[in-house]
Amino acid sequence: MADNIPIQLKKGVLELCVLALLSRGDGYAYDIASQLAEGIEMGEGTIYPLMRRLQDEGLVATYLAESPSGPPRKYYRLTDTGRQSFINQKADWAAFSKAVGAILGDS
Amino acid sequence: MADNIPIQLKKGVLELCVLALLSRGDGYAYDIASQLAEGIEMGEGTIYPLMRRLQDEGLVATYLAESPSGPPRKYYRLTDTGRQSFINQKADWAAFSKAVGAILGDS
DNA sequence: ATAGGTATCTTGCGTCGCAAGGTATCTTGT
DNA sequence: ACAAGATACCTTGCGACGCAAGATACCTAT
Repeated sequence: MADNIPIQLKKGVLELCVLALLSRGDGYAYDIASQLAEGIEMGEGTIYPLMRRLQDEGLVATYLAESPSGPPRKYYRLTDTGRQSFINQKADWAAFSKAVGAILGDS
Repeated sequence: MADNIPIQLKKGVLELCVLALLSRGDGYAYDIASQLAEGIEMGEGTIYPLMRRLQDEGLVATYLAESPSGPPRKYYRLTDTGRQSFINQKADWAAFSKAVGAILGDS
């Protein structure tokens, strides 16, 4: 089964989505939030603590870059640890999603 | 889209699962928790506040019944409101799950 | 100058899941 | 008869998280 990780899952879906976006290329918080907001409701006040947490956990590294229009952006890049965590969390999501589907039944 | 409900979703997966089980027949908290624990990690201390909340929201009604072995059980039954809420939440889950799947991409 | 979009971050709030502990009932082993 | 353990209920304290709202700052356009 999925060991003891599912606890993280419920609160980790957003984290998973962020990792997914970063796995396709570096990004900055404001843009990530905008992209996610299209598919999932997510407040702007949510992304910054999240990114901070990812950084503290060593899943992402940051670098600053100028913006063509606006203040400088803080870009986030997946670390190797982050990439591995993404793979794990993706598997966890699949298992969790499947389990919920099973509980909901066919119908 | 899924309106403004997705906020509830992230914290509402357990609620959804409980409603799903009750939609297939009345049940009591201890048993519900046991069933859910098989597919999803869930502590016993979680189910009782949840059931209380469902009752306060009018989604379930309760009645007592003796147990063949142990103390009397408090059974929960879905109300019409509860059944409707179940349908809505199920749709929300489907949308949410699909959105996450889309973000994760094919791979 | 002023307004508005871009971009960052912080604070305060409410909710939730969880571990741990408490109580009561019934059955089973000794 | 008595202790142990399963069944079944519930409460408390804790920590984490998402969110709304606000503060700050930069740049562009009017």
